[in-house]
Amino acid sequence: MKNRANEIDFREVVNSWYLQNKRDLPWRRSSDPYRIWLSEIILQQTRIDQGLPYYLRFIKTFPTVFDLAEASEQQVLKLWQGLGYYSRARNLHYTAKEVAYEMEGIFPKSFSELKKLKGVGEYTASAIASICYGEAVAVVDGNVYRVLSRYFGVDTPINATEGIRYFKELATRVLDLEHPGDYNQAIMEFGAMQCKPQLPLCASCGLQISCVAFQLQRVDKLPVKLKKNKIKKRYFNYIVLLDHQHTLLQARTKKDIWQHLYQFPLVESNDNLSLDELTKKEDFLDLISGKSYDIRLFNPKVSVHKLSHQHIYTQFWIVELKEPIPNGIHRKNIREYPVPVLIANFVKDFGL
DNA sequence: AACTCGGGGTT
DNA sequence: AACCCAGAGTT
Repeated sequence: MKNRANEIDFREVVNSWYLQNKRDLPWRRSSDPYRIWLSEIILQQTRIDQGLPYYLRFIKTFPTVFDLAEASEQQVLKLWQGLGYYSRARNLHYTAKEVAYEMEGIFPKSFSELKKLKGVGEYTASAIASICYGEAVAVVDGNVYRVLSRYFGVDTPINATEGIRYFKELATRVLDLEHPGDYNQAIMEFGAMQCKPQLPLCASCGLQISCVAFQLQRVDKLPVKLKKNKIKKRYFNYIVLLDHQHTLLQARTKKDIWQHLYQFPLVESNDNLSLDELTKKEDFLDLISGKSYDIRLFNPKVSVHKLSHQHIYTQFWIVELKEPIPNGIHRKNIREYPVPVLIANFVKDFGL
């Protein structure tokens, strides 16, 4: 059973810590739901340092929800390139069009209506509703899980149904009903800067005395998270077709990573391939379809692109054709296409 | 309820 | 190498 006095103490310490330590971030200078929504989508599973330049570019390119709605999906994905979790960008664009064309550019004004928007879940709906409209709904993100689990000494796993429900209730209990928007940002900022995942600043923490995890020396054990699945290895052979001025890009359409981004024609295999093995593959032969070509391996040292759940071993094969590439694109236009970082790095290194 | 979706920062 | 990040959608 939790101590009511501790909960009040917790709230006040967090609020006063925030007044002293909060960063001056651009979306904190506004309560425009478009800007708050945009910032929250960009920051899903993304550190502020990584998302901030994207936010600035999006606001500059698309000052209003109408500007974003009128853009092409490819333009939105291109601006999103490098941020990852690309379905966020597609949902962002979808919702911009919905708000612009079906809601007259006005965002919904309650948690429950906001949550109906594509790409807006529990967390994001709570954030927008509390920050923009003062609705008393608690956010629960990775920071909140960490701060609450440590301070109240809760070892229920945060990524299973029971823990998700428990921490939502706890977060709601300690929410500052007078200033929910500022308080929500305060507890997240506190988690990001003070109660950090590793090497938290307990020595200078105003909550140290009443922090259960600190008193029990369990800070480094909380929060508890159930095991992650292991990393899958994949082997990609990208076929970089070249004629005088062109190359070939293809969209990724399968339900897989990088859906709707572009790449060179891909031959995926179960292991690294030699030149002989590659040139016997059906996918490769279909692509070449009897044309004469010169081929060389761009990176004899296989590059490894590491994603959260996949390690992708990649070889780039440069294939020069004497005749024009069917459906090829001008090399100079390659920058118009949204591509994974793996491809962008190659384009840069190769000098395409 | 478990899986999937990126890329980068911190130890 | 392991863990995490202002999570959401799908199966």
